[in-house]
Amino acid sequence: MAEDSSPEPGIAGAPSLLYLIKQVELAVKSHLDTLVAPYGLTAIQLTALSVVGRNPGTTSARLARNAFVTLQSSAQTIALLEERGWIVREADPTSRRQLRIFLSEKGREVLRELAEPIDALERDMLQDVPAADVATFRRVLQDVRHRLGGSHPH
Amino acid sequence: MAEDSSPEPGIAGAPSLLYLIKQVELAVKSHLDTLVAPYGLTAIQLTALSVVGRNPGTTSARLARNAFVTLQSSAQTIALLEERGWIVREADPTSRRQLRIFLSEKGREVLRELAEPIDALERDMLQDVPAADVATFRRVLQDVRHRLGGSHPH
DNA sequence: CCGATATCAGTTTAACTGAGATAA
DNA sequence: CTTATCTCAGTTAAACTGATATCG
Repeated sequence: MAEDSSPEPGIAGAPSLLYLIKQVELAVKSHLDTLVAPYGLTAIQLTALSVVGRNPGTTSARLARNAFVTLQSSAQTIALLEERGWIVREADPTSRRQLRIFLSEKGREVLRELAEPIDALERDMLQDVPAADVATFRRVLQDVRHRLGGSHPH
Repeated sequence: MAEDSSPEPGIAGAPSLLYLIKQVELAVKSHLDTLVAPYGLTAIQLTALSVVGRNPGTTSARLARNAFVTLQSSAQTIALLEERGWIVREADPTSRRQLRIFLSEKGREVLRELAEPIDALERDMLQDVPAADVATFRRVLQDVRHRLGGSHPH
């Protein structure tokens, strides 16, 4: 049962997986924020940038659904990234309703520079974890994401 | 390599585990927020409440380290929970410097009421995942938390 | 004097709701 | 007419920095 394994004496371990997931995400966010702070980015903004990098021409409505947030919240984050020159938007000629999002040269460059340190963080956190367990870990994460992926804020 | 398995057509899958972790945490947060909104709580506040529930008499400085945030940020969240009657604080007679944090009756009650729905969410998200894989998943999460647990904001 | 805790004040990010314009 | 996208305006939660007081 083991309410074990805390980084802080006096804070007992989590009984639930939900809590453990949150803890790991907090730790990852903390490390990522340290990595990207010199560039004037937050961990959330970095994540948005890398999603745009893998999905050039996406829209803020799509990003909103991807991140389980409202259209307005997503639009604001995107507007900030555009204002600071990390991304560019252009109207889709065939659908003037939508604004397609792309990385700017500055955005591509920061992703190139951060690729290695981010990989290193991922390697560090999985040091000593057998490859088979890493594979299982990844598979369960994907399963869970799909299973929880059905509901979104309006 | 499979940039696969997105909940949204056009948003390709994540190459990195860091991103997958973030995605799952976003999905969990979204579901938790829906569960706790009727009580006037956020997912973050619920997490803080349950940590206090498992660690009666903890302090906000300790909670800050546990959540990888600054003392001030933690103190503000705790102050809000106290203001709204979810927790109580009392000075430790042997160390007047520290304020010990406990659940209020209202706080205990909300945790009792939410225990079942939260369990159900966890069961739902792991439906169809073999028990052995769930065990591996938990173990890797704990390993990662320990490995990343060393650095905190000041 | 030093280190840890807590607090006060101010700022920023990033979420939310609600209302409205426009295009497919 | 309906629905999806985008925007504007206002609010809140929750993070941050910096300065300060105090206890041990």
